[in-house]
Amino acid sequence: MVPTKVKNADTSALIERDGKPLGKAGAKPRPLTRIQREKQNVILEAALEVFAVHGFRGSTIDQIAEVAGMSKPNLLYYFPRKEEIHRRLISELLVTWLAPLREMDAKGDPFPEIRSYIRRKLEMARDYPRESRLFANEMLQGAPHIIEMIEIDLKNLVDEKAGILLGWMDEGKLARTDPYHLIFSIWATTQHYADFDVQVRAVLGPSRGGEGRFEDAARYLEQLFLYGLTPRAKS
Amino acid sequence: MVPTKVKNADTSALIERDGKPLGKAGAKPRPLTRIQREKQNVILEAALEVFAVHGFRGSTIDQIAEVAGMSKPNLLYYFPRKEEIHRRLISELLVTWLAPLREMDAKGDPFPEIRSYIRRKLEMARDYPRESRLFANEMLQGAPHIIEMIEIDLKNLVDEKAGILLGWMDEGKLARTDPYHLIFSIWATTQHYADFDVQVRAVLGPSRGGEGRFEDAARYLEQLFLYGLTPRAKS
DNA sequence: AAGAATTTTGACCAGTTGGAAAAATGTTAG
DNA sequence: CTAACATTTTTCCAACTGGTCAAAATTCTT
Repeated sequence: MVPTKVKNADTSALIERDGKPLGKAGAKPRPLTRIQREKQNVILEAALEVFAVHGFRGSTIDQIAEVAGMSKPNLLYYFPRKEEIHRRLISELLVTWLAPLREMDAKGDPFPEIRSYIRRKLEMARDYPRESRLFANEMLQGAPHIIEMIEIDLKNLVDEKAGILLGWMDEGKLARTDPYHLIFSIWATTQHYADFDVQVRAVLGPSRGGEGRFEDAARYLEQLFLYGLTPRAKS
Repeated sequence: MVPTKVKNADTSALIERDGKPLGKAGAKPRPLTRIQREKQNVILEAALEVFAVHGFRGSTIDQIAEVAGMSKPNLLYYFPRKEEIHRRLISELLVTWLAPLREMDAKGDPFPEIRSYIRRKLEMARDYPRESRLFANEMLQGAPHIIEMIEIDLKNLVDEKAGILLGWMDEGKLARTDPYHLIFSIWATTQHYADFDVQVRAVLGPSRGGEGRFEDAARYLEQLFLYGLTPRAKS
């Protein structure tokens, strides 16, 4: 039978050409079939698993295909190149990743806001460790795939939130300090529990390294950010 | 000319067999030549550069050889397998990496001790970012090569230092809190400046992302760990 | 300067990797 | 049911990978 060169699938190639999204200009994008949607998700899920551990270069299509439970050529039918899978994961990631910070609200009071920001970030480290590691891997490599997004979207967001923090400081509701490094320290301390999970578990040992470690971390961080380590009079 | 099967070089194979060090039992280990010492260092340096960015699997011998300025077979003459290079880097790393924590002294006072521990860690992030990233890469992958060292040596060290911190808390010189998570938070906040350097620079922008960022970080962290973010009366 | 040892090179190899092509099999709208 | 399309499998390939080997070049040692 004549090959009938696939016309659907490879949706990423339809939605974006040359790496740039093209609105609805492309020839009738024809909606995704049920199977396409399902399989793409299976693949992205598997790829997240693999990329998070081995990074882009260290991961192979075969590995991803195996985790996804399909053959390599079959996988390549949905995502014609390895980079495409990675790109998709990374761009979806950034949106999710910044969501907690977006929620920080100037109209609230600093401590409840900061406190719940830390909680949310810690929950993400607990519930989405693979995403955290994927992000960390990308950073370690110098963020080759998302450097512009970091320099523009992320920077703008942080600038905005730093402004809010400064406002609170001006009102005397928050200690005067560097708002950027403040945000960094929240990122660092929370993501640590996802990225360095092995180390955390190993050091805490079997007795304290179980599920409770996130609650312990939340309690500790809350105190750290509120009062630091200076001893206070007993209440 | 008859090949005269290399007798020297491949020192790692002489010093350790089957991955385990064997004292001086091996047949006369014959001291390293000048060239051997030099080239091995060049290779380790190059490998650090490459492994730190791409992880073990994502790095190739060719890449390392190129950075080291030699041919692949030549490199393999000094380190007969890729794993050998990595092993050497990782085991040297752990010693260096734990040194700052080792210095924390029970006989000192908590704040000077913690303060200078933070300083030292921050200096390491600044001066040895590749080591930090190599370590981070290893952690992200679940520490396959150093898990026992983490579970034993690192755990013991942290247990000991957590004991010191608890002692200070008992004396009322330090806020009562979780000493393990306290140590984690110092690791996280300081290593962040090496591992997420791209992000830090991008967010701070050209004006504040220069060399001064480590000084700013040091000042911020000092305040965070001392007082937290609660505003204090002006002095 | 000669001989022995060490270091470097170039050619090569088997296994892996990302990916192409085509054929075979499913699915579904009319 | 069947044509048109969607999906999957099989086969294949060129480039890359970690690593070998013998010869050539260089560096000691005496």
